[in-house]
Amino acid sequence: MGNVRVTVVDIAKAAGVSKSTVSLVLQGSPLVNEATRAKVTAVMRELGYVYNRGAANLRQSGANSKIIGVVVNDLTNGFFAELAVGVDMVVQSAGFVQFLANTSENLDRQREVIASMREHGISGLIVSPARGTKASDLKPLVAAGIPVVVAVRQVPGAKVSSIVSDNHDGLFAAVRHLVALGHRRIAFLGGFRDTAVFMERLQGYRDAMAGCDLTPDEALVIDAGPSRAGGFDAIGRALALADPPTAAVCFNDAVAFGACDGLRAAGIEPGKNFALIGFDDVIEAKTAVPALTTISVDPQGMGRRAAQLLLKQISAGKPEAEAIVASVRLVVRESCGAPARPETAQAPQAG
Amino acid sequence: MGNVRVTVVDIAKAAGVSKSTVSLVLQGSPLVNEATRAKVTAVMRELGYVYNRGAANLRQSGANSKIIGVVVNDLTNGFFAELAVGVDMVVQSAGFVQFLANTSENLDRQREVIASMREHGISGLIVSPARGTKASDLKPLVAAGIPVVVAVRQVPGAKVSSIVSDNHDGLFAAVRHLVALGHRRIAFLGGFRDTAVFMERLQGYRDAMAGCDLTPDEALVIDAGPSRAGGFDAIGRALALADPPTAAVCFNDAVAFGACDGLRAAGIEPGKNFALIGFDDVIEAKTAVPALTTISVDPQGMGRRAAQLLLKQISAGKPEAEAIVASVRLVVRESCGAPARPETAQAPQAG
DNA sequence: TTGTGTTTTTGGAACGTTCCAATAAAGATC
DNA sequence: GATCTTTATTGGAACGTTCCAAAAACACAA
Repeated sequence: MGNVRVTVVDIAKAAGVSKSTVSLVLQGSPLVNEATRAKVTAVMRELGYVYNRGAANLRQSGANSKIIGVVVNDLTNGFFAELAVGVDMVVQSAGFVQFLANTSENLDRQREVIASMREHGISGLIVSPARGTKASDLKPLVAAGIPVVVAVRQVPGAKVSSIVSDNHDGLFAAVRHLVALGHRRIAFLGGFRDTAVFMERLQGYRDAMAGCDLTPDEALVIDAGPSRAGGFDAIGRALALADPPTAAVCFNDAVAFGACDGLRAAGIEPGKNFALIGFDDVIEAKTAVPALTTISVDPQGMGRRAAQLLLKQISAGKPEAEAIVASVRLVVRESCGAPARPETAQAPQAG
Repeated sequence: MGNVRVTVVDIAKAAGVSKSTVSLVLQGSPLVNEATRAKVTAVMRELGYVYNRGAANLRQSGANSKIIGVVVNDLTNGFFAELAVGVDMVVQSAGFVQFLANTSENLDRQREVIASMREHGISGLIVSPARGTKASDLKPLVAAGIPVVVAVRQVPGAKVSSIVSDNHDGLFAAVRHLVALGHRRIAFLGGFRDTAVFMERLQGYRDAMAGCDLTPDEALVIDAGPSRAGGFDAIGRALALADPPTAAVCFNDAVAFGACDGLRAAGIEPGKNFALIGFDDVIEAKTAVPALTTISVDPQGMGRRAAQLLLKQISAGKPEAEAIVASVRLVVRESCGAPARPETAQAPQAG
């Protein structure tokens, strides 16, 4: 019943005006008389009219579908969920609607969802790319004039805007903190060497070590999966060294948790006999035992900024690429063995 | 540049056929000759054709937009993120694309996003409704013949399909477990009384108590916000009773964590001097100290089932409402003070 | 050859909107 | 009263696809 769609001409007929006038009302044009506008809107409400954006889109250049595509590589990871929420906030309040897809770090899936989004005529795309994403994956988008913002991870060679956290700075700060606590043998654990994020963090580690006049020892750089299992593995290898470290900075919090497990398995108590610092400040970092000292990035704020950046590009029309580096901060908790101090206040918005 | 869109007639011209033939190829019709199909697809690839679903949609009845709307009330909550991922899995592999929005428990926002989704012509909607959602909010959808599945929370009076976890059963199992451990004074903490979920869980609590010949004491039912703060508050009130409980089942894990805080503040060690059971099995439950005994529901599985249910309704055409109750299971960890036993194996898919 | 059946292909006419150029109505100015 | 502005309104032509009825092309038997 009532399955028949009510269109703009139905409204026009019922209100005694032309469809053009109704269209004008729809887009809030100042050309239409107030009385007419009132009548038309009344009729629209009465008949239960719903706007057909697809049809509108067809006629218009197609660029303004009011849809923003958001692609994340792992939605079950709280970090990316927060990111998506941040994007959603600003995107919604700008009258857009978010099209969110999860790729589970799968390149084929990512290609599919991006293609699907194109078919639906997104006005812009924010993507936290799956590992191994190439510039060529984003090429068609930019060729079609669709603004793209990559977040969290860079895509080398892609001529698109980006927002990433300050990986170098984060590791730098972590290492200096450990040095200040008296550590000399500091390892860098976890992460894949073939990623840009890894290399940036590694560089931060190296620069900090060098800046503190510590002899760099490449044996202390132990790559492994950026996961709990990887952390467990990495710390095991670190402890097996002839001259083992007394502290470690980890690629991310998951690695740090795995390292905790590994330390305990070796009879070492993290935060007491060994100092550990993570990266990300995931939600569990605060409540874990010991509470994890880590580099905090504000994922929701990052999402908001990514969205703002994208909207700016959409309205500007010209896709001038811009690169943002979101600042991070060290949150000192227990795992680094520092004397307990009150936790620093809630993060101001990054940047 | 190349900013000009390549359409089906461009393909037709280049391939030396009519646009109708190209359309046939597009929808994989068996009517078209293999040689022709090959030629057309080749040309499509060559010219970089992208399908315009909006246009297609316009001509078709509009019901098959291949978009599924997903609305959750709190995406930052791991439970709902997992739910969305579950939905995404089956929705994607069925060739649909997911439109995900977050309402942050805000009814106005929820109205907005649902309206926006309608404008885009979704084929179906899965919604984990914000608190206070009325049947009238979903009425227009079902009137328009759009299949709707509500998940996690019921919407009283709405004639739509639903999938919720077995709240009664979960609480029932939790209480019986505590009784088996020797507890007699068992409280029920947290949650808002005006929600259906609360009432179902409460009924499970009551039935279990009654089934164990324990005198029901309404003073032990302490409602409070379904949050950490609410849990802290509730346990405080519980301990202040003349005859305080020795154990508690909580409305959800957040309440349970708050109760832990409250117990410690009162010098009582949860899991040792007081038994606590949560509900949800959020990700932190496993790693908290003490590890939280809780009722586990498989949110991802729930999302998958919700999606399957919706897709069934979409293809069936007739929106015959169906109600699914997903089974839950008790996961015994440390907070209930039980003797440590190996954790039960990974959850089989609910139901 | 014609007839009959099967397989392929094809022009329009929709779908619901926006845009454009043009018109109508109403005031303002001479 | 005629002309010019300003303000509101309007019909048709798009947009890129699918659907329909019908035509063309082909195959084979009579």
